[in-house]
Amino acid sequence: MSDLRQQILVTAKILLIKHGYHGLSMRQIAEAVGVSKAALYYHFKDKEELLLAILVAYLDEIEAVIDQVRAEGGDSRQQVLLLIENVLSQPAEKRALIRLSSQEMAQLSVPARATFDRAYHEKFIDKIRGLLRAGMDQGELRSMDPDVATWTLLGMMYPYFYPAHTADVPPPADVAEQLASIYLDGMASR
Amino acid sequence: MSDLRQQILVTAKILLIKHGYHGLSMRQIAEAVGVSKAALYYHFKDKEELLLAILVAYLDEIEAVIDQVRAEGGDSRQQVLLLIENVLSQPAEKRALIRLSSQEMAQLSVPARATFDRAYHEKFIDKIRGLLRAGMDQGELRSMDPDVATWTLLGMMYPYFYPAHTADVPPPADVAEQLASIYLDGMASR
DNA sequence: CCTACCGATCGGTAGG
DNA sequence: CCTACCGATCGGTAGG
Repeated sequence: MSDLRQQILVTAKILLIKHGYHGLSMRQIAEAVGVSKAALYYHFKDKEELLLAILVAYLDEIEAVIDQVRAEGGDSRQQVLLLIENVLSQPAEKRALIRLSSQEMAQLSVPARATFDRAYHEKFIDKIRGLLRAGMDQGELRSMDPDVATWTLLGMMYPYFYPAHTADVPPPADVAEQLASIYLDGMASR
Repeated sequence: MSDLRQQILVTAKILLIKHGYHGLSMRQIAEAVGVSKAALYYHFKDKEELLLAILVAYLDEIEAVIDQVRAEGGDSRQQVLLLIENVLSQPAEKRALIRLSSQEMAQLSVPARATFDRAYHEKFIDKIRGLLRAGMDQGELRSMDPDVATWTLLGMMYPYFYPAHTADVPPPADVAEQLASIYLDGMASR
C-alpha cells in the first residue's frame, strides 16, 4: 500500500464526511491531496472504488472495537454498556463514518452494494447481534427478535453520528450511561 | 399554489428520496414532470429552495401526526406507543423523508439551514420533547435529560427510515410493539 | 404591463 | 503518476 494511496484515503475520507458521495468530486480530492486527478485513477478504478475502500477500511475498525468489547469479558449487559461507551467516545469523524456507511450505500452500484453489504453485516451487524443473542441465551437479556434488538441498540446511538449533535466532540460520558440504562432496563429479562 | 408547482413538488419528492440532493438534477426533475427546466425556475428560485419546500411541507405532516397523537389523549406512555405505531405505519416513502430531513440538512447553505432547523425543531423535535417532558412531570416516565429521551426515541425508529429495512412496506405492527416495550420499560419511573 | 411558461444556450464541472 | 483533453451533463438564465 503506497503512501499516496494512504494519503488519498485519509483526505478523501474527510471530504466525504463533509460533502457526501455526490457532493464530492474527484477533482476536489486531487487538489486537496495536491496531485492530479489522474493520480487518483491510478490508485482507484473509479470514484465508487475509492468510496468503497474508505468504508470497508472503517468497517475493519468497527469490527476491532466490537471484538475488543467481547474479549474484555463480563456478561452481555456489561458488554452492551462497554460497546455504547466505546462507540460514543469515538471522535466525531469516526462516528460520522458509521452514518455514512448506511447513508451512501444507496448510491452504490448493485455489485458494489452487494460487496459492501456483506462486509457491513459480517463485521458489524452480525457481531452485535451475536453479542445480544448470547445475552438472551444466558437469560441476561429478555428473549426477543435479535434483529429488532440489534437495530434498536444501533438506532439509539444514531443521533450521535450526526454532526448537529456532536459539535465535533464526543458526547459526555453520562449520555452513554443514560442510553445503556434505557436499553438495558428495556431489555431486562422478565 | 398552482397545480404545476404541486406537481413539481410531488415528483421531486419521489426523486429526492431515490437519489438524494446532489444525485438529483433539475433536468431530471423537469423531464419527470414533463416541463422545461425553466418552468422549475419560475416556481422555485433555485434547487435549494425546491429542496427546502419539500422538506418543510413534510414537517407539516409530521407535526399533524404528533398533534393528533397528543389530542387522542391517554397518558404519556400510551402516547409514546401511539406515536411509534403511527410513525412506523407510514408508507416507506414518508419514513424515508424523515431520514432525508436530517441527512440533507448538511447540504444546505447557512441561511437555508437556519430556516429549516427552526422548522425542524418547532414542528418535530420540540413536540416530541414536550410529550416526554409532560410524562416526566406526571411521574409516568423516569426523570432524565429530555433531549436524550427524545433522541433515543427517534433513534430507535431510525433504522426503519432506511429502504434496506423497509422493502417498501411498513414494518409489521409487532415491531412497533417491541420498540415501545423496550423504550417504555427503559423509561419507566423508578 | 402581467402570469406562466418555452426552446436554446450560458459558463463551469462531472467522471474518465 | 502528469498534461491535456473528451462527451455529457451540471445549475441557472437569456430573449420572446
